[in-house]
Amino acid sequence: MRYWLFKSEPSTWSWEDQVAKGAVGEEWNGVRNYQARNFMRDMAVGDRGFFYHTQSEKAVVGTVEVIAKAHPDSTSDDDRWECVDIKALDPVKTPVTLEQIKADERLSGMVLVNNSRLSVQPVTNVEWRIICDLAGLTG
DNA sequence: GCCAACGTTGGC
DNA sequence: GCCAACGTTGGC
Repeated sequence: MRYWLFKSEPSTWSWEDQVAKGAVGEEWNGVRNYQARNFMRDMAVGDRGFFYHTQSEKAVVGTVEVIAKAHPDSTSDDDRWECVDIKALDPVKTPVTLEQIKADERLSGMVLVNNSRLSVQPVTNVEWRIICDLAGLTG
């Protein structure tokens, strides 16, 4: 199983919106960036990810599971764009902020820190473990 | 609200 | 195939 991170503007699609979708989940549509799309193509059903809020919050707020592999994005007529479906897994006990992540030298290699504009990104097993600990999750 | 960083587009 | 212009993202 691999780990990922999904960024979303809470004013557009929030963790609460994701939770409201329940086990049915929702497609992670709207991505129009090749790198992000390619990561979604690499995802397998059962992979897990962090759900990250941008804008004012800037924190990991929950975990999600990939429930459908990459398929055409229903919000685009252009068949270049694909997306996976994800469902909410667990809310964090404590949000892990970007500030915390930047301050933790163990996390200095994270894509979140080094390429702030990439909206779908891989997370290493070690990074997953550390952030789960900070978030109060068993992981 | 600003702006740096980055990705994409299109003219050549 | 290069690169200038432009648009977007997201932290501050």
